[in-house]
Amino acid sequence: MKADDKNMEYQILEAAEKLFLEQGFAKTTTGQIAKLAGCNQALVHYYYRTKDNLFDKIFEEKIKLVVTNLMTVNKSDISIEERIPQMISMHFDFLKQNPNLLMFVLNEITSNPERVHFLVNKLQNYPKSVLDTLDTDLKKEIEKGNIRPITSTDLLLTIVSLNIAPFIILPTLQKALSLPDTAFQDLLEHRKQEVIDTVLARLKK
Amino acid sequence: MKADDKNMEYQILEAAEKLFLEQGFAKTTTGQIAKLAGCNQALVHYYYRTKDNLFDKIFEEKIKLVVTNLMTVNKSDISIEERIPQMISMHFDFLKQNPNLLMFVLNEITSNPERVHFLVNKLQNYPKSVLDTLDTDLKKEIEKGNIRPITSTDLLLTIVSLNIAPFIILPTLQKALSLPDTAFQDLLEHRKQEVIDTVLARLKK
DNA sequence: ATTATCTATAGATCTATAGATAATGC
DNA sequence: ATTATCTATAGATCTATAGATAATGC
Repeated sequence: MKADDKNMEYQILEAAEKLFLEQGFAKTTTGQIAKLAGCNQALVHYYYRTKDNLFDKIFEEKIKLVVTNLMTVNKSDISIEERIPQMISMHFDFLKQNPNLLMFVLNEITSNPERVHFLVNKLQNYPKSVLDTLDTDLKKEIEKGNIRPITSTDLLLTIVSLNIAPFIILPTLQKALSLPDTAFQDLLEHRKQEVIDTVLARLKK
Repeated sequence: MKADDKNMEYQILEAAEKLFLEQGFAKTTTGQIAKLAGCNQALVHYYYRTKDNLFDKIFEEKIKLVVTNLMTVNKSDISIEERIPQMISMHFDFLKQNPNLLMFVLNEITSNPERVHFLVNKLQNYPKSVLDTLDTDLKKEIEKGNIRPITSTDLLLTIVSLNIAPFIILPTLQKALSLPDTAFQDLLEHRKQEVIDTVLARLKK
């Protein structure tokens, strides 16, 4: 056996996370999870009772991860002009380091909207204050005449739009065009700069 | 019985389309399809033999719809400056008129990458020539010094990014914040203009 | 003793087909 | 006769539990 099978309960959690992220809830069976974790299918239920239970644990953690990243990005006390490229860059890199995460969360939310309710709570603790900070700072700059008017909602939506789309579209294209991995990485880095450029251009007077 | 039950074969196709788009392939059962179509579960198999068969028919049609829209948008012979707002607007409206379509296609492709191969064929017939048109026209304008340099790939990716993201993100937010439908429609119209604005700003010298 | 792991299986679906019956077209 | 529709069911999964056995901690 491997060296890392110290804690089977944890192995199961990890296996489930991997499979859920790759295949989604519906397509993943407790049998697959057990196999990947290296134990019997019954053990999955021994530790987590139901498949839903196991899923919820993972899903909640991932949602927190996404929200936290989206928010901490914005707490810096540097000027808006410098802060925005930083926000974009951090958010972009986060998506890059967590490939399947985006589609996973989107899928499960759209196909299971009841989860949204529990999501609202998570979403309303962190963000309000941080969003207000961005909003205030933005209004100040607009009033000073340093940037072209835009609402904080539109700005955020533009940033998130430009950042997430490559990770949704490009994997498909990569497979379709059978790009090598390195070319794909280069493409992503280039794209990050283009996103920063586009957002800054929108703010320029 | 309703007046529209003339052709059960077609009713089944329609029911399947609705359910697949709403729930995806995995979560839709032939039983649900039959119920919605108003017939027995066996009849679904009588006409389409397998669930996969039925799905493929619908999926292929939808992919064609998406690709066709993306392309026809660009064949006009008006100047780039006027063409781009038109492209954005047409693409945006298309997404608006086909709500679940986007997530459906993305989901099924990511969770079933084998389908990508068959997709490549569809994607390579139409687009090459139309993409080249955009590319040439863009280069001309850049050389004339009318717009800030950008590749056609980046431009298209920016447009598609900004356009699709609202339809991916906003439905979740709408539910989360329980916005009324009219407010949601207004938000979308506002957003379309903001997308046009952002893309044009990126092209301005 | 208690906790971890396994084997076996009941019960719930779900797809797909076989075979019976009803409807339609010549 | 042929085509459309239904009833019934075999076979394949898959979840979750019950009950047996092995491992661990005092």
